[in-house]
Amino acid sequence: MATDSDTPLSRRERERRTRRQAMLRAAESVFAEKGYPHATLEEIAERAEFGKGTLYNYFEGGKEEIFFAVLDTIYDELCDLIARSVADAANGTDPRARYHALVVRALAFYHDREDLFVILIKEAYRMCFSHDASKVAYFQRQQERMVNALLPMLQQADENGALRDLPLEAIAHLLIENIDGLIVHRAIMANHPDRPTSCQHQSILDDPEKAATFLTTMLFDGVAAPPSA
Amino acid sequence: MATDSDTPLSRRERERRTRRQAMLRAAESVFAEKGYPHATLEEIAERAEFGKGTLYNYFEGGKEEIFFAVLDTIYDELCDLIARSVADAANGTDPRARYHALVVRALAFYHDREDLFVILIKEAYRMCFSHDASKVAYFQRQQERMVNALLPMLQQADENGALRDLPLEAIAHLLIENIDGLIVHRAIMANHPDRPTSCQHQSILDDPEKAATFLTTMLFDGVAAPPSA
DNA sequence: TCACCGAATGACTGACCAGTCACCTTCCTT
DNA sequence: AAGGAAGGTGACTGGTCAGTCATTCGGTGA
Repeated sequence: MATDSDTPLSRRERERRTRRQAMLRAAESVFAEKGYPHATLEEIAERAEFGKGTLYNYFEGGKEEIFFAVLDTIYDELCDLIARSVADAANGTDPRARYHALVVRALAFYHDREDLFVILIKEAYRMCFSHDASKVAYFQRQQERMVNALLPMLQQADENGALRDLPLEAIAHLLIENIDGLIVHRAIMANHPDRPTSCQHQSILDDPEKAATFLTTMLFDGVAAPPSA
Repeated sequence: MATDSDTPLSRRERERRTRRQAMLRAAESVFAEKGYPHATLEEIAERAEFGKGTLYNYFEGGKEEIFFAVLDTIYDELCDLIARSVADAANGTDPRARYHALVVRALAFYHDREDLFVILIKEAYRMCFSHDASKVAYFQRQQERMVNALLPMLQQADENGALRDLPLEAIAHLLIENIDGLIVHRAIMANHPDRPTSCQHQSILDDPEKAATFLTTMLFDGVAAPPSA
């Protein structure tokens, strides 16, 4: 990570990384389309414009190593997204504004790079119920990273007395999970716009701003009617 | 459905149904353990104590038809669970109490029949991003059934002015999704109890009553601190 | 008792694919 | 320019598994 620019890389090494990146991008699109089990190395190689054997020069561990390398980039981007939204001074210290910004960015990210999210949603839940302990541990570690990226904001809010007295990790999990949930919900509805749905519901799904406001209100203030109104 | 007891079934027919049920039960356990892609008909047949060919006498569509038949039973049970919790007079008309009861029942159901939930979680999300429109539609239909099972309670609460003015379908989705989320969260933590976690957080996860109370508070009253306290 | 038929069976087929490796190409060094 | 190293390649292998079908089994009615 930190060694990226320590020493100027040789052309060899630069080319090697470029090729590796190309392979990862190809893998990304194939995994997203087919899901892990139906993705074939043949197709990944073809899209990356390499022979299948070449993949093994870059990823000794074969299909699985490629897959986890793709997952790593996804989680890196997500953690970065969370950290940036939370740290953005424009949102002040109001946890609602910060969460709202996070949701909007997450939806934009989904819009730009649908592939990545789809891989996560298709594979992550499967992995966390896998019987292979190392896979479960990987997933757990990545979840923890995301929660930790969100925690500073919650801690600050908590110190300001803005939060109910509940475990912060649990709140962080809930806030993150619900973003996934929202994206899934939007995706399902987008695929089949012909179902009967109230206009209000539809507009919440269509407009990222409204969706973010909806989720922020739901989670921070609850679905119960406010006492005064 | 309604014809189950219209005419007394012949012994032939009764036996046929019993065998079909046995096959579905076997399939359930194999799908839960291996996930759809790694489950083999060989193993399903073996656990059901039939030959592989026999499966095709009961499910012409092969593996996929068996899988959807299993999914059907899962969704039937879940809808039933929701409807029963919501209708239970013991919970009065307070939506919090009703939702709390639903969460407790869902956790108990998960405890009893972990297999079924695991199949759902492993496969349903994958399906809803599948490129096969009929699969997406199936998933959407089942989600809709669950939402509809929950809606009466929300409508009643809404008429009593107990709910914020938000689309009821969206609220229903949120309430249901968060039960899944809670179960996943518990499952992850249960697998690896050696991670650093606050005691408070741990006890929420371990005790179904506390977990249900936590989720009910979070979703109905929000994570923000109440104004007076 | 026998002939019949619906049901059960599992060896077999064809398709698929991860991973290997012997060969080829490209480019650097001397 | 020759020699060699580094890297690329895709035909091939071994294994897996869904789905088929010719055969066998067992219960039933004559």
